[in-house]
Order: sequence, then structure tokens, then C-alpha cells
Amino acid sequence: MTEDINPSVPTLRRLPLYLHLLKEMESQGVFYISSTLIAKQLKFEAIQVRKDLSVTGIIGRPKMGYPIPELIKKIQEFINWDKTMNSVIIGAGALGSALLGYNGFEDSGLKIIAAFDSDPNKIGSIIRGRHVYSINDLNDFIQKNNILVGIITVPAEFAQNICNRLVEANIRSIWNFTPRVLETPENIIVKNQDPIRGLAELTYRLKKNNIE
Amino acid sequence: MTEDINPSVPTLRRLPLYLHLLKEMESQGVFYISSTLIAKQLKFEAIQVRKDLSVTGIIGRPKMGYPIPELIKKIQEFINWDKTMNSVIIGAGALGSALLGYNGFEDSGLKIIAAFDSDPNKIGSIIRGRHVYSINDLNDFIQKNNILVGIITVPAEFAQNICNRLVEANIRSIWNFTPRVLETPENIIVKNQDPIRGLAELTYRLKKNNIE
DNA sequence: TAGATTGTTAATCGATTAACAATC
DNA sequence: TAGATTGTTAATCGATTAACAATC
Repeated sequence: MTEDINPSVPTLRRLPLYLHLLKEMESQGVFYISSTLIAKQLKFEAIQVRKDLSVTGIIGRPKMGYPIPELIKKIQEFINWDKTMNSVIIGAGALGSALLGYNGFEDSGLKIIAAFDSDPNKIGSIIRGRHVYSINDLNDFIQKNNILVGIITVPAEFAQNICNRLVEANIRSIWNFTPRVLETPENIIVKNQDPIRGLAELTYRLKKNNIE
Repeated sequence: MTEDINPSVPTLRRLPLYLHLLKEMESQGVFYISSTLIAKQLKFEAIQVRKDLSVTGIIGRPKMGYPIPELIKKIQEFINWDKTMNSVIIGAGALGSALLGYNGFEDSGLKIIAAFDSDPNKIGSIIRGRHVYSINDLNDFIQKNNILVGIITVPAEFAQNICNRLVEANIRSIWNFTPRVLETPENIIVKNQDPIRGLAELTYRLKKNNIE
């Protein structure tokens, strides 16, 4: 086996930032970049950049830095963004609709191919080019369309119920945008992504700034 | 000074999860909860729960646990969610509209009172009850309406430009939903919140699961 | 009372940072 | 070549976890 390095979660979370920067640099016609310059752009430490990038197996060249096209490829492979992953959204409300229209997924290989909702007014409609189906069709759809990721954007109180349905349909992973912690079998990958958690960081610092 | 404890970032990010759970318990008529039970619900360790909660200054009672109403209040005070904070959104696209309609902010005291965009078709419209103004009116609006937080949901390539305008208007903090790292003066609080960073964690584990 | 729970102090674990030889 | 940069190994820093006395 070549892949032996276990990246830390912070490293995994930084890799998309590198990827985004590198694609930008590449589009500007730059083909080598040093850890020093990456660090400056992203406000990291150069040594941290080198440590992070090393997990992908990239080999840099002293004095030159890292070859950008190759590094992009290595990062994409490492976090599995070089492949298309089909997903569905459950909950076609504000947040669900936003994710359907969000172009930030371009870099990632994630395709949201349908939405599901329980509201009869929404079922049958098309949001941002994707059909909205009844939640009752969820199980069938997942099994027939090779859906790897279920994205939960329903109100918190329905999150566990939707989760159960996804598990029944043999989903592989769940991206949970609600503040509920979900009960799942061990083999299901769950990533919680409640944006409000980041807000606490910001507002705490606002308060602290104000006091001092 | 009573507040001497510096919470770690992970602790700050967990506090909203406790808050959410506690509010739920309270609405069910429960008034005391132990760290053991909180840990079980959130899949944490009890000792971690106690460590986290201690930053708020809460005093628990052996055998009983923590008084829920008081703990809710302490957490809210600690992360500054007991006060209303006015904010504006810049970028009334998919993500911006979603945040305008998102009811997850109820717990937090954050009020989004207006949106701004550069698209003449959007300017003058109303999205989820909030007016969309021209970006040219941003500076005036911020200064006149005690805006503490600027939420950036424009496409990445415009993020720095919007950031500069916010800084000019003497904004106190920026919640940045783009993958760009912003250049700001030191006194501005910036919180980056690109949802795609969490996706990397999920997709990496998907890949790893598949290989093994 | 006995036993569950808190909260403090110490130990462990893991991530970041530093030092520096190797290299182009 | 000289000097900038990589990548490895070690040191530091900080967060999590463990141990346990105090308490209800």
C-alpha cells in the first residue's frame, strides 16, 4: 500500500483551501508555487503548508516549490474530488434550495441530482434545474441512482426521521445541516455541518473585543 | 475580573450544540441534566462536557447535574447570543437568500436586516421579507443601522472587493462564506465559513471506506 | 448512608512549530 | 556557487482524557 499517512481533521479541512488557491494560480498561468507563498496567501505558516501537502504524496522541488497542476491532481485524488459523487437533498426549503443553486461544489465532484420534500406544494416542482420528489420516493431513488451522499436540510425535528429513511435505503454517507446529532449504524459516515457553530466563534470574539 | 477563562475554539464550536440540546430538554419540562446524559445525547465524553461547560462559569450540583435554565442563560451570555446583533448580507444569490430564510439563527440573536447586491434586477426587490439594496448604499446603511456583522455570500472573485467596502464602512466583523482568504486590518474579526471544507472530511472518509 | 456526579489537578495524546540536513 | 526551499526528525504547545477528592 502506498497510502499510509493519516491526515488530521484540520489538515483535511485545509486541503480545499489549498485547492481553491492553486486553481486560481493555475488559471493565471503560474505553474510552480512555494509553501512560503501559499502560506502568505492563506495566512498560514509555511511549515504547516508543507506538512499538510505531504499527506497527498506530492514531491516538491527545493528552490522551485510545488508543481501546481500535479498538486491539484494529488489533492483531488486524496480527498476523492476527482470522481463524481451523486447526492440528493432532503428538505427543499431555504437552505436546500441554496445548496441546489450553489456553484461552490464545482471543485468537488459532488452532484446534487434531485431534491425531496414532504410539502405537496413543492413536490413535482423544479428548483434550480432539479426535480423535487416526494419523500416516499426516496428509498427507490437512492437505490436506483447510485446515491452516495444524503444531504439533510429539513427542520431539526425531522432530521432523525429522514436519517432513518436514508439508512434504510443503504446510503453510504450523510451531510447533516441541522443541529441534531443523528443516531446511525457505525458504517454510515456522518458529517455535521451546522453553520451556526461558526457563528459562536465570531460572536464570542465580538463580545471579548468589546469588553477589552 | 470574573471572566478569565479562555475557551478553545473547539469548545466554542460545541457550545451551540449544548445550547440546542438544552433548549429542547427545557421545552420537554426537564430542569436538571447531568454531563453524563448530555454526553450520551451528543456522543461526547462526559468529562469533555464538564470541561466545556465550566468556561461559562456554571456551577453544577453533584448527583443532580446542571440547572438547565441557568445553563442556557450562561451559555448565551458567554457567546454573546443574549443580545441582538444586526447584520447585513452582501450577495443575494442562492446562498444569501437561504441565509435570509434560515430559521436556525433564532437561537443566536443574529438579525439579518437587509441584503445588498449589484444586480439591477435584484435591487429594489424583497427577499424573505428583507429589502435588497444597491451595494453603493452599503456604507451609509452600515453606519446608520448599527450593523455589527457583514455576511459575504458573493461569488469568490468579488469577496475581497466587498470586504474592502465593509472595512471602509467600519464594520466590526465579517462572516465570510466564500473560499477566499480576506485581507483585513487586524481589528476586524473575520470568520471563514466555506461549507465545502466539511465536504472534504466526508469524501475522504468515503474513499477510505471504499478501499478498506 | 451509599453512590452518583461535579470540578480540579495531572497525564496523555495529537497537532503545530522549530531545527536542520539534503537538494536544486 | 550561494541561497532558497523541501522534507524529516524532534520539540513544543494545546486539547482531550484520566484520576480522584469533594459534595450532595
